[in-house]
Amino acid sequence: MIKIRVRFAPSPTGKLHIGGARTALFNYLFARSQKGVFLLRIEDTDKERFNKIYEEDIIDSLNWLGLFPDEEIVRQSERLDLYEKVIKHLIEKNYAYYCFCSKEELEIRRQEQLTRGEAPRYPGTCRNLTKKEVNERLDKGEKYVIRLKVPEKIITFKDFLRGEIRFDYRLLGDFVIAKNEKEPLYLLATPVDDHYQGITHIIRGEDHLPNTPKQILIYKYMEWDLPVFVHLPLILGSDRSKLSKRHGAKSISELKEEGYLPEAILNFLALLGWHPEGDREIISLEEMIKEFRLEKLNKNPAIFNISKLIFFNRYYLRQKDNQELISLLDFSKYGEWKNDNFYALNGNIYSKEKILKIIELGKERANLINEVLKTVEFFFIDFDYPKELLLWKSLSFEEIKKNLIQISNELKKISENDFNSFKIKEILDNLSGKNKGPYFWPLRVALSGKEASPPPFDLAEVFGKDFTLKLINKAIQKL
RNA sequence: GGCCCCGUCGUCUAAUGGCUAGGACACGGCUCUUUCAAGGCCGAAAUACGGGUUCGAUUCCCGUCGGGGCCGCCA
Repeated sequence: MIKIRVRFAPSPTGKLHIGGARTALFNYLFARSQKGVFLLRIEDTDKERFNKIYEEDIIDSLNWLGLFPDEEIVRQSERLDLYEKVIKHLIEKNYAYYCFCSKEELEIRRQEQLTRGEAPRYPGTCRNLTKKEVNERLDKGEKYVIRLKVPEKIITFKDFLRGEIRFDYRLLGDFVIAKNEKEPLYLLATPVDDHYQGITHIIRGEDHLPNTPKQILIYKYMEWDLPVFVHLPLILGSDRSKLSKRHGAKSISELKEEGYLPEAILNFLALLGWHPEGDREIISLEEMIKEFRLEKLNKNPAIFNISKLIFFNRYYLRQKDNQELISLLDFSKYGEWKNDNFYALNGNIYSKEKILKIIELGKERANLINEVLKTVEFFFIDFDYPKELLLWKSLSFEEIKKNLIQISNELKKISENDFNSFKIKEILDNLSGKNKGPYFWPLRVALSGKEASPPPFDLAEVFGKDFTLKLINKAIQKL
C-alpha cells in the first residue's frame, strides 16, 4: 500500500485566512488519520507579490493551531532548477513552445473575444514557428514566454467528491506555463512539485477546479501518475461570495490577537464541510483525526458565521485550566507582578491563588480571552457608580444603608483566615432570610460598581477582609 | 457571456429510496437565581420550483430558477 502524502501549499501574498486554515486542517486530518505525511509548501514563484512577512504569518499561524508539517518546509523559489528541467523537457518534446506575442497585442484580442461572448483563448500565433525562426528571434533578444500546447479534445477527470468532470480543451487556448526557463508559473510549478514530492492526494479549494484540467495536461505530457483530486467547497461571506477581507474576515493571527483559542477555531473549521459520526459537535483535534474520513466531506459551500465560532470559544475558554490562562492573559493594564503576588492599581495585593479565583470568575462570563479580566476589572481598578445603583427594588437609601452597616458589622466578626465565600454567604443568608435581594444586591454594587457581576460573596473573598470593608464603607458614605 | 461546481431550518449540518426530516449556533419563552453568565426544559424554523422513475423520493433522472467559482506573463 502506498503511503499517503498531502500538502498545504499557500502563496505568501497575504496572511493565513479562514479558508486556508481549513484547507490545511483537512489535509492534516487526512494525513494523520491515514498514518500519512502532511507537508507545507510555500508557493513563492512570483517575486513581485511574495512577502516574507506573510510566509512567517502562515507558518506561525499553522504552528499556533497545532498543524505541524512532517517534513522540512519546501519553498518553490528554492527549486527553480527542477522546473527548468521540466520546462526544457516539454519544449524538447514539442509539448511547449516559445511565444513572442506582446502583452498589449494579446490584451486587445482578449477583450474582443470577451465582448463577443467567447472564452478568451490564445490564438496560436507562435504555435508552429520553425526551430530556425525561434532561434533567430531568441538570438535577437526578443521577449518571450513559454506556452503549453493544448490538444483539441474533451477529457474527463475524477474529483473525489464530485465524480467525473468533463472538460472541453477546445475552449482553452495554449496557456503560459513560464515566463522563461527559470521563472515558472503556478500552473507548472504546482504539478511538478506535487509529482516530485510524491503527493498522492491534492486537497485544495474548489476555486482550483478549473485549473485541474490544465495541470493534468502536464502530468500527461510528463507521463506521470495522476494524484487523487479533492476539491473542497469554498467558505463564503454573508453575501455568499468567496470569503475575503471585504467581509471583515479575520486572519488566523488576528483571531489569535482578539482572544480566540486554537481549539475553538479548529473545532469550528472542521465542521465547515465535515461532520463526525452522530450528533456530537464538540470535538478535539485528536478525536477528529480518529474519525476523519474523506468520504464524509460535503460539497456545498459554507457561509462563515462568527457566532458559532464565539460559541466554541466560550466553551473552550470555560474548559481551560486557570493556571494555563494566567500566561495567556494581559495583566499589564491592571497592575504588576512582584514575585508571586499581583499588585493591583487600586492598591490591593492578590496572591497567585486569588488571581486564579479571579480568572475562574472572569472566564465564566467571557467570550474571548481578552474579556476575561475585563469582566472582573473592578478587582484591579478604582471604580465609581451612582448611589441609586445600590437601591434594591423599592427599598429606600436608609434601609439599604442599614443593611450595609449590618453586613459590615457581621463581616468584621469573621477572622482573616475564615474570610471565605462559603462563610460570607452563610452570613448573608442569615441576615436576609428568604428575601435575599436587600442584602445581596447592595453588597454586589458596593464591591463591583455594576449591576451584573459574579456573586458578592465570591467578590468579597477575593478582595479580602480589609478591602471588602473599605468598599462597603465607601458605599455607606455615599448614602 | 462561456465553461465548471453547488442548492435540507436565518447559519453550520444529519438522514441517501421507507418511522412525526434529527442535532448544533443564533433567536424567543420557561426554569434556576441576589444580578450577570453558565446549566436544565420547551418553542418557532428547512428538503428552491416543475416534471419523471417508483408502492414510496430530501435521496435517482431531466428541466427551470437561484447561488458561487474560473476565464492573467497571479496563485
